[in-house]
Amino acid sequence: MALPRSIQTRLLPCARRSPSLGYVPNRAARSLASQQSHAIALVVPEDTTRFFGDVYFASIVAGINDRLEQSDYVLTLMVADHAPQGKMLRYLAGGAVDGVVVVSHHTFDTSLSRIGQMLPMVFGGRSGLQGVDGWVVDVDNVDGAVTATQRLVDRGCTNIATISGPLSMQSALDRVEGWRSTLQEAGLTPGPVIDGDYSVIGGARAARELIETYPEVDGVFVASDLMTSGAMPVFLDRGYAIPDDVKIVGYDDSPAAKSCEVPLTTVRQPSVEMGREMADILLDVLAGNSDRQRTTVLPTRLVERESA
Amino acid sequence: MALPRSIQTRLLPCARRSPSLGYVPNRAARSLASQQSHAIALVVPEDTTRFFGDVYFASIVAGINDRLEQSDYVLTLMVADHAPQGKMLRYLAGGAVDGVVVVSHHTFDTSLSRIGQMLPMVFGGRSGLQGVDGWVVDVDNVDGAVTATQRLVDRGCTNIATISGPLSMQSALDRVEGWRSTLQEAGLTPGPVIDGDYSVIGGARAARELIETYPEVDGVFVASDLMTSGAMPVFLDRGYAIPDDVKIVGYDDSPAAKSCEVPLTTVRQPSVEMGREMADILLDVLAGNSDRQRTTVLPTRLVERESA
DNA sequence: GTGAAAGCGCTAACAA
DNA sequence: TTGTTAGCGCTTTCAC
Repeated sequence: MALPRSIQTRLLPCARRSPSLGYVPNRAARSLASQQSHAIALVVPEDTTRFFGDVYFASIVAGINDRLEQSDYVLTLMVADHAPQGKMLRYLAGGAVDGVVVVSHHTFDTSLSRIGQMLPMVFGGRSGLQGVDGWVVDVDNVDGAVTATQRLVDRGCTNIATISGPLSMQSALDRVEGWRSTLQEAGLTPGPVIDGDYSVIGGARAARELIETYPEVDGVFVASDLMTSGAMPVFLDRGYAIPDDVKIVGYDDSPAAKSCEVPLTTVRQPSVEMGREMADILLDVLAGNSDRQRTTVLPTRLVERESA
Repeated sequence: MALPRSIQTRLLPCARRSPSLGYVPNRAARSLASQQSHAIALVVPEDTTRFFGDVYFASIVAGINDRLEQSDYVLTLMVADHAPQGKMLRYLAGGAVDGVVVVSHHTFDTSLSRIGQMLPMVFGGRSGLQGVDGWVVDVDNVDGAVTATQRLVDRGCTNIATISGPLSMQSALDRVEGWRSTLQEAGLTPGPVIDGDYSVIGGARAARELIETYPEVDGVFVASDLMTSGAMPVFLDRGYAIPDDVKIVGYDDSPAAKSCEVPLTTVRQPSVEMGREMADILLDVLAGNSDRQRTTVLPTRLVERESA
């Protein structure tokens, strides 16, 4: 019987040892034999426009890449329109990656729970997903919203509304909760909560609705800076001076915060650091230290500029 | 001899047939046996900031995803700081993907040439890479620049400069060439060429340098809209009225073009369509039709707004 | 140490 | 049609 196994395997063991000679091992074979792929996936259940439109994601990717550079894992980015579909789930479940980082998860999306049972999974932001014992890296959204809202209260606002993220996201719910509790604490009646979808367009739409339904508004907690980029021009157009007539506090401290018409007072969250931390946890877990702390909460802080 | 092969393989052929029951084939094994991975990579040799900052990439990804949705290939995004390094090259060369799409390639980067000899490769924009017979989807950058520059000439500008992309990119060189040839054709002396690095910051810096060295400028072809976002405020700050004192034509027709202080006259290039076309070619080649036309050139057209 | 061989879970070719 | 089996190119174990 002639050459039962690959010629390369049998005859060129020296070439295999010498990567300098240009030998590259076959990934599928290596992966099949060793049961690991040395790749991790970042899954973002958002459409491309949202993914590219929000610098939050850029920071997360930068942080993950930064940490991964010192490892021999590669990062594959998977942008899934809302819930990952069959093809992508099979990709993840089929062993193409050793672990998964999920950001921007919507509570109604349960498609990832099966994956979470097969692979280590780290969430950026609490997921509200049941039955998956993954890891979570988050900021204290409630606390951040309290800080933001307290600033408005301290500045003398009494008619305080909020433009929130989509209520299918835990972070959005938490920020609304922080806003509401601060107002109750202060003895103020909460104004409207309007969903601005964490987007520029949504922020503008929400601002318009807010002015229609609650013209006496004198303070707004806008739950992301991107929404502020949409909302602020609307207030200015309608003749509200900022911060004189209405005060605004944002969330993220993204580049948009500095380049607004009125520089934005906002809650800074350490996005790059979050990415780095998520990658760090995943790498650690993949190396066998599955006793990593389940939840990591990073601090936020108020960045004071002119809008409030 | 007991159970020589996988129990699953031998005993559960029915389960394997029934994906509805939750069976997911092992990707490494399938890939090893069939010699294909059913994945393609989009390689972007840029840092994360650039990748996320330029909507051009968002459009490309959207186009590719759009086309891939009707296939059973998945897209993995690889953002490589400038030249892809060892880890990523081994990933690509090791058979993790069946084909590669490259955008934003710099002429000095030869790291991909070996990959291009192993896998089908489609470039977004001419690469200037030797020895790789890949496919190219491009717009006619020279022609686009001619259109833009001709607009400035027609509007009566006589001191016409250009803010270019990095001259390590073929698209930047082509646009400079189109600009220069139009001016020569018109009997005008070309003004300075200043590299604005295809970025907002770079555009602002270039505008400052331009005003220093060539204050008589009355027309600028800015080779990307992103650079215009940086350049336009500088002109306005320095007291140049647009379009009265200086006329500006951009390139891309990105969202930035509409939201500039002065709505931007710009050369529209069909980025989403380019992504779709690149994916289409790659899929076609992977299906065995390697006789696809090597170069596809998509049309540009001038979008007239107020800046020129 | 160095070398042979088993087997990872599939696909594809072939036999029944 | 259906069932069997030889690889795919690695890693790992085990014998030398």
